[in-house]
Amino acid sequence: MSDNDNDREMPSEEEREFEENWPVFRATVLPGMIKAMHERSARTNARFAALRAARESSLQPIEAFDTMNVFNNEVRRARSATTRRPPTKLLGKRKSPDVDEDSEPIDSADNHSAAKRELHSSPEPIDAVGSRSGKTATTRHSGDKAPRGNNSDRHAPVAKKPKLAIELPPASTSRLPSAYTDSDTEEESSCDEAQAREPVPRSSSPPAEQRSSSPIVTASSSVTRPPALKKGKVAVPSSPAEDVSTWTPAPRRTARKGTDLANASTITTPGALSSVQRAASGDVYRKPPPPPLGMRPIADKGKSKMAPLPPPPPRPAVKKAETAPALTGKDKASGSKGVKNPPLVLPTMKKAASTPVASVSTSKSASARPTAKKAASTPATSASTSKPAPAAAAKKKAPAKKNAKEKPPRLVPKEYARWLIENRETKCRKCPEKDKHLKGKRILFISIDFTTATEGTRNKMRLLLEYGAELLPEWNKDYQPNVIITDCRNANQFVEQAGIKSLDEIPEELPIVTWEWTFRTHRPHMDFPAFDERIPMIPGLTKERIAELDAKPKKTREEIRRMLGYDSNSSRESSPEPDHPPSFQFLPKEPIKPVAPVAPLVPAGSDPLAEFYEQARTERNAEEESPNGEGGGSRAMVRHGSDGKELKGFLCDGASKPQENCPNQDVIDKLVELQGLHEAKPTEDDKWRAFSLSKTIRALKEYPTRLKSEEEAKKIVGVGVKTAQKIMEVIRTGNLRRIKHERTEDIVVAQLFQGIYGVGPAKAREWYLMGARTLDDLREGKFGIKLSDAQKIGLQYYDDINTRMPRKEAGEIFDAIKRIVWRIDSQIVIEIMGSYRRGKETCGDIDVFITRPKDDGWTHAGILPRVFEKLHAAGILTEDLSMPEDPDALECCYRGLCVLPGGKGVRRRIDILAVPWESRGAALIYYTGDDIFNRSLRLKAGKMGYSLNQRGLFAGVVRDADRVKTNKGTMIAGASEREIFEILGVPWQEPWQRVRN
DNA sequence: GAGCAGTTTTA
DNA sequence: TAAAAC
DNA sequence: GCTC
Ligand SMILES: O=c1ccn([C@H]2C[C@H](O)[C@@H](COP(=O)(O)OP(=O)(O)OP(=O)(O)O)O2)c(=O)[nH]1
Ligand SMILES: [Mg+2]
Repeated sequence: MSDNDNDREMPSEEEREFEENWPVFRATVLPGMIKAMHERSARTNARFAALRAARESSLQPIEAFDTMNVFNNEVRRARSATTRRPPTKLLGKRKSPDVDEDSEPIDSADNHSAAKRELHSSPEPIDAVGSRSGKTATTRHSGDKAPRGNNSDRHAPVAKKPKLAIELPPASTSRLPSAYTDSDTEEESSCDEAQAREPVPRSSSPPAEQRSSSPIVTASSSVTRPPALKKGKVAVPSSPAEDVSTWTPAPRRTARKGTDLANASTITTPGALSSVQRAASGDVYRKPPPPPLGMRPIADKGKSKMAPLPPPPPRPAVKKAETAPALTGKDKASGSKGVKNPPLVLPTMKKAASTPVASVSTSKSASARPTAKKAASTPATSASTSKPAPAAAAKKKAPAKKNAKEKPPRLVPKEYARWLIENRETKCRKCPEKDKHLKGKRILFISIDFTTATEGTRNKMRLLLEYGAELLPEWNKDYQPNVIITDCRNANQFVEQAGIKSLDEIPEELPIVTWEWTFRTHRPHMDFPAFDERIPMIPGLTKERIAELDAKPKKTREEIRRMLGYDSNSSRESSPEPDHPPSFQFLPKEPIKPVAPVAPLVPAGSDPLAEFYEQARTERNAEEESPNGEGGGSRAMVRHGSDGKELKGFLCDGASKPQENCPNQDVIDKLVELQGLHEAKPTEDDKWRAFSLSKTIRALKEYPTRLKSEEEAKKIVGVGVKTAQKIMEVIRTGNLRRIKHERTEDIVVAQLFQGIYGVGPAKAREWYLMGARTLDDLREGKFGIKLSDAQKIGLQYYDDINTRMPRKEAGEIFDAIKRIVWRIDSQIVIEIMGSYRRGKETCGDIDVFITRPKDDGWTHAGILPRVFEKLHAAGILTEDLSMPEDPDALECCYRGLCVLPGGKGVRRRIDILAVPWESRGAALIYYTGDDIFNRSLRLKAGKMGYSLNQRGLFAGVVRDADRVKTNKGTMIAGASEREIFEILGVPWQEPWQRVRN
């Protein structure tokens, strides 16, 4: 960090005004916050240890891909080329007309080719205005050179997902944050806002090892993408120097338009850029630089994309809102009222001030902000780091002079601190008592200065004193500091600068935060940890919670989670919080376990208890189970449809049970094969035939005995005459002639093409008719075939995308994401959903759910762009497939590819869904799935006269003849999963009991 | 013969 | 608006 | 392709 931070004026008018509104907060909450931080730190460390220990034990996924369909071979053959992944990945190329470059991946071994290809890519027009148009950038990881395997072992993605033979509840898999190990990843990327704001060198040089260790984190990646890119586009390398394989902090490659690119190249230096440079340059590209703060006050939610407003009480007028942002960061102050205290004006401040006069504007303030940021950061760069104080001072502009009337003595930081303390009467500006929000705090500031205290350091120390803190010159536990503020961004650097032997010398409960902390005490949920080793991991710590914690300091982390409404499973009675409806529950930290008998972890057919299970199942079927035929059952249920008819037998009505052996497995296999063929066909009719078959397949999986006749089969709900005949044909002959009839070349090819993300039956058919038969045909652009951006990526990572990942990996990637998100806002509620939440041992993708309680006056609106930026910078997100239409909206969804930090670089699909707090329950239901369960639930809701979607349960929805909504209806539930289940008369089911597929 | 879930993003 | 995806 |  550098001067920019410090360069801060005394509070502007707005700030003052704001501060006055919150005197209580300062006086009461801050202390609690510090205390809480202490506690959290301690707990966190313990937890890390536990996590590490637990890491080893993870279950091996037992997944049996069933039927190697006949197509697999063909498919495999056809796409053989695809598999190899270029050592360095380059992602899609953007709109480059020359489609051919795609071929690149083929030469797996050749890094250069990849690099070359990158060069080819042509720049794309950017749309300056909106982030909307941004293009996707891609990043690569330097690390993964190894061409991973080949397809041989993989399954053809043929029709959709390969099915598992067994879906079992996770045994003892534990999800742990693997990432903890290396600071690297986050180090680089995890900088929280502080860093974003101050592109200063986090360290003059990140420890070399860091780089090497985590390739993904490379600087290149961090710089690479402009924040608000749009999707699908691929990164475009700009110059040979960019060859990613070498770890150069690549010049930023962005998908951005030509102009940007041009700038980029000029700006960046091929060689090793200092982190400062990288950061700074990054800002250059930022079209609309992300707002300093991620959140927006609820009030503004609608329009002003501005920044955050101070919480609750005074509902600031629009205007105020704008100024607010400034508050958050130093920049703000400058922007709005830079003029204020001439005497204190710091250099940085100035710049900021100059910037956006516009800051005052309303809704558009967003734009202003970025500018401001940029201004601030850029300059900072120059002044920042190492330069000896004098030099720095010299550089400073006028303001500096002003302040530094007399040059401050050249002293090492701690000596300067002593000197400043002694001369505070003359060197420090008088600050109104009310502004001394650091009063009573003993603060130690550890700079990154190599020699004498730089101007930045001097200013920070001075400000600490001005704000009432008791400045401590050096580390000495006897001084009993309350908090340590540092510009260091990794433990090693900190240890060195603090003159200690190891971080262990600092009590775990003593917070080590960034400078940002100083001016953001009005945002209690922000922790501002300086580096990973001391990251508090407890989200949702609000003022109220802090108070509770103070009352009962001994709470364990788990207890706290529970209090916060994160309670794991069914037993969540403990959280009566109004905002946390009883049914609002998130994932258990521990792997989900099936209630009853744990599914056998042995391959189907070898379970010694199979008979027992079967018996049990049969009994259940007979006694308490209604024929879940989806509305057609005969059992008497209490629920009635909107028309008064009884409703029953919905698939969603009963909890699923662990899958066992099926007496009719051979039949199932054939029907599944036929289903896949129908799904690949383009007509609606085929779609519904497939749908119908899925019902039969599901029923057969549950059917306890070997079917003996068409009549018997027909008794199954969903099985009609035709299907019954098919069933018996398989049973009698072992074959299903219809399959051969359907399995024509066009369909097989369509299945192959549909394995490409973004390609469905229609597009596959279209391409087939155009003459394409193999993936290579598509790669080469034969027959004039054009792929969309997402399809290009889908084709490039064909195998990766069609391969399910181990549950453990999904958990690790998610943990890495979670940590980054919590740094942006620790109040964010983030969970991993989909098949992971249902306990599956393998996951087709990672489904991330994000929301945020608004009880503190803030929402998560606006943070997604920042989240994407950070995740890209961290090397986790690698390609974007589709971006939210309005990233600043409370509800939006993102789709892309990601990799496990430090992993092999295998691309994984990831979806991120953000929803408003009030919709969390409905969104949890939706995102937990499975899809069939959802459809069933929605079907039932519809039959009852309601409409269920990811936002809530609605009554009074009116649709016209074409089923188009005429009236939105009224939301009658949405915040609680349980409430929705209750209203629909569906017994509560844990995530793992919602498996219908 | 109508309905089979309901929605978002892309082109 | 249709296609694809969740 | 099945159900109402
Ligand atoms: O057509 C669909 C597809 C998905 N979903 C919901 C349920 C599903 O659980 C969730 C996530 O979708 P995804 O495609 O990721 O499915 P999954 O259940 O997570 O399985 P997988 O392991 O294949 O990702 O979205 C639906 O409601 N309808
Ligand atoms: Mg999923």
